Amino acid sequence: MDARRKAGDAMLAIMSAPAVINGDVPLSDRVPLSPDLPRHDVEQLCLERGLRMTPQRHAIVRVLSEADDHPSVEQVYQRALAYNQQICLATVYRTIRIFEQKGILQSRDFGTGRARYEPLDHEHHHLVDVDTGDVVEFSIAAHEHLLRAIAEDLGFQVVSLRLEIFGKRYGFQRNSAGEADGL
Amino acid sequence: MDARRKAGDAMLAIMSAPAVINGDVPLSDRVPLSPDLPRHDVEQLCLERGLRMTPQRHAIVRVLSEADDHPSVEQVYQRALAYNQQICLATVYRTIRIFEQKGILQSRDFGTGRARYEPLDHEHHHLVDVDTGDVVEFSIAAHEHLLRAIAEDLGFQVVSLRLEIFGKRYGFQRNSAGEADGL
DNA sequence: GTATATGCAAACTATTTGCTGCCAC
DNA sequence: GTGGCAGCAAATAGTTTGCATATAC
Repeated sequence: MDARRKAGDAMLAIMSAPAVINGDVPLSDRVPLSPDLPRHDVEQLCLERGLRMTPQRHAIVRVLSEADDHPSVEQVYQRALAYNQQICLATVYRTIRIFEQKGILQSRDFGTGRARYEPLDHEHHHLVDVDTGDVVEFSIAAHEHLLRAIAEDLGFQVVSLRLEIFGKRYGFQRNSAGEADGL
Repeated sequence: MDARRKAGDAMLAIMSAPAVINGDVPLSDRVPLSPDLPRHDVEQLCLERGLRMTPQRHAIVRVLSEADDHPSVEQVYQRALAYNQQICLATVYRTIRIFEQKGILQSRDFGTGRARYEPLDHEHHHLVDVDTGDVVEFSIAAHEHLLRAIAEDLGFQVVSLRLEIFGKRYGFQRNSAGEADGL
């Protein structure tokens, strides 16, 4: 999640493969996002926000901490099962919803119909390859300041940002079997 | 949809109330978005893209053209009924999906669990009030050039952009009945 | 001890699909 | 004429909820 490199002159930081941002939580339950949110790990955040750490939540937190993709609820469930058999899908849904409300997680919709999640411990955006579904994370510091300024102008305090670019790789084509063929 | 004004020094153009962007279409079916997309009206776009103009589609197109909010599928259906009783929800779903694939519409997820739609005839972004669900449209020309440059750097042609700011109005509070109280 | 969490199964909501007949081009 | 489009109803996918029990603090 943290392998960065420069690309072009846009202060661009590439971060990881496939990602999600703030989703379908009752909007006003969301916790405002501090521009300088400290980098607690997920479990510590849970404790700070008064959540009970059950074995199920340990498993879910571990899955989320270890994930460098952006798992769907179903994927979180499947992975959590490896750490704890005593867990059911409803619990994963409930837990994830609570995590979102507490500002621990963000959900994202990448156009697949399924919500996907990632820890809310750093702010970044997504470039989605429309042909393969691959997601590249990036961040642009200057850009975020601009957006905060815009919100301020309009009388709003920023709670969260969501920026996605959907694009086609130059030179991409599908082969006869419909599989992705890079250039 | 076109009442613009300046706000601050951010080259900001405020456009309308409540809005959605590119949604759950099989990603690779989306048509690349030209930076200089001409302002055809929706029906003309349909014809250009080889779609048959049935009475049902006339009704749907009319609803979409007239809407200055960002209706859900259900809302499009209800409004279209006023123009044509011979229409069913499945048709609205099918039509909207085709419109998305043809690059005529974009879908947006504002965190309510329901997709919402708007014509894709101008590019703009959304500031969502997390307390009330209100949506303000805005656009930032400089910003879009920046994002296109980023995508180019990474070897991608931009198909569509999605930018949402979720924010809280300064001074907003709920009254005892849970209704919104402006400052 | 008690408020919170959990499992299970049923309920819900939004969306998609199979099929048969129709109509825009 | 014919391929795309429509209606209808049934199916599906993802997510939520009621309720009785268990457990973290």
